[in-house]
Amino acid sequence: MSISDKLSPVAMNFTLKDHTYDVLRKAILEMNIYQPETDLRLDERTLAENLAISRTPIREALARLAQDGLVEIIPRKGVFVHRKSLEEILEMIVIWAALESMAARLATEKASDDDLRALRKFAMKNSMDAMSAEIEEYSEANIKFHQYILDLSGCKALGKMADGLFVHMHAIRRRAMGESDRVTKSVADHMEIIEALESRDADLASKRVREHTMRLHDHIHTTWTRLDNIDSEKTI
Amino acid sequence: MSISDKLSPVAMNFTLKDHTYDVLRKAILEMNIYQPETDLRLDERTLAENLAISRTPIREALARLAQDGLVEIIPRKGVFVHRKSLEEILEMIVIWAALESMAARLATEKASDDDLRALRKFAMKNSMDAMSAEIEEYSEANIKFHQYILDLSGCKALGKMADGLFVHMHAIRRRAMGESDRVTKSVADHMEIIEALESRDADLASKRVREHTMRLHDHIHTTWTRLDNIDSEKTI
DNA sequence: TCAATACATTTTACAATCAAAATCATAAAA
DNA sequence: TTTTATGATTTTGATTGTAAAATGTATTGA
Repeated sequence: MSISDKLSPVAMNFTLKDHTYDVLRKAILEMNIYQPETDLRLDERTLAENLAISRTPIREALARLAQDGLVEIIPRKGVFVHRKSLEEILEMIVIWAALESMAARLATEKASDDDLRALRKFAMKNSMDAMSAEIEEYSEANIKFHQYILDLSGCKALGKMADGLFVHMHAIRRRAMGESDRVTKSVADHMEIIEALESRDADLASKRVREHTMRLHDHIHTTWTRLDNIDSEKTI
Repeated sequence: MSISDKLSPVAMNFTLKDHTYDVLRKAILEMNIYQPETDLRLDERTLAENLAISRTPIREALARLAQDGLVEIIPRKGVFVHRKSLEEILEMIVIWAALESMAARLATEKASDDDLRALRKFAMKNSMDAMSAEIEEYSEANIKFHQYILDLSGCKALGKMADGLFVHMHAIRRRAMGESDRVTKSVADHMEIIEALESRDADLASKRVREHTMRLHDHIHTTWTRLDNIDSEKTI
């Protein structure tokens, strides 16, 4: 046992570019985008000063963020965090429904009995929490449940792609939630989904998952258009 | 009618960054990635010389390409075009199936009768071509058909996400195709899909689309594992 | 007082340079 | 002859600087 064994492989895959990407990504998700008075502007020079690095790695990180739709970079104007329109949000939920519906279908084949038992246990625990805890907490657990199903599909890309969607959901949560009746309904839905998975009924499982998520879609659609304090016409 | 009407808004949204992104993207898609002796290395200095620009816009373009999985950039090693493993390809097709299946479902509601008539006309024309033309040509038309359905869903994000997948399909086509019996079967499938759409049967349409695409999935799965001249174990 | 033009400031897009790390080759020692 | 170590070369990562474009301001003229 020489000293070299103690020395970790030294994470030299670290780059400022990747680091700033993670930092900015997290920062954007944490800020409340939909508050009207929030400053959407990202000044690369200010960021460079705050992170105490040069502007180049920041530019590369911003390019990546723009690629997955978190920020919008307008040539010779600057980069702004992209405030999603209602239409975009609804479309994302549709895609989410499509992906998870397929995941549920696959899960009826791929998931072991133990997996499903673990899922049920997980859902039970969270449903208990949901009754007492606040909405915010519930929503977090809700996402976890769906990610669980995605994992059970055995299709890693499916989960990865859904994660890219869930990232955007984080900011939306703050606006979407507020009705407590949806919590209990959601818990019931989850149980029905689990039952369908356990009975290995691919069509039923995929149907229930799809309809569950599409209910969220319709809920947001009606709620937000009713309150319509959102700028849907903010396109270019 | 003054002269200012003649003057176009002057496309000053042009940036070297975006341009090189398009150029590199196209170049990668055109090269035959899966030929073993092809050079996967992208030297940013060489690229800078060839395009007669500096390295900075190239680096930003490469960062974007890495983000949508076309290239892989290894810190302090360089950037390489990403040769997809069989597993990754199969998973992409699963996602494709999920997305288009949902699109078909939505299309049964959103698409007008005229839309469906146009789709049928489009498919008929292409099926005729497919009989005589070579496989490559058919495959192009095949993708078009599927994109048509995605469009009919009215969900733009659905189409956009599928496009991101189809990009990867381009390179795969060269390997996947070769059996002419799949062409005729595919044409029959398309007709059945159109019939389901025309009868406004959401469940049936989505089912037929899903099964059609998953047949491609299974086909590639069996064919490629049989020939297994692919490095599935190429995961770090 | 209002409008238009010229000027100044700010900020992005790009380039050129510097520094560090990895690979390759050569030479020396066992 | 083989293996190891040291140096040279190559290539990426990051900093800094420069130029162009857009925005804001002020001044001048009607």
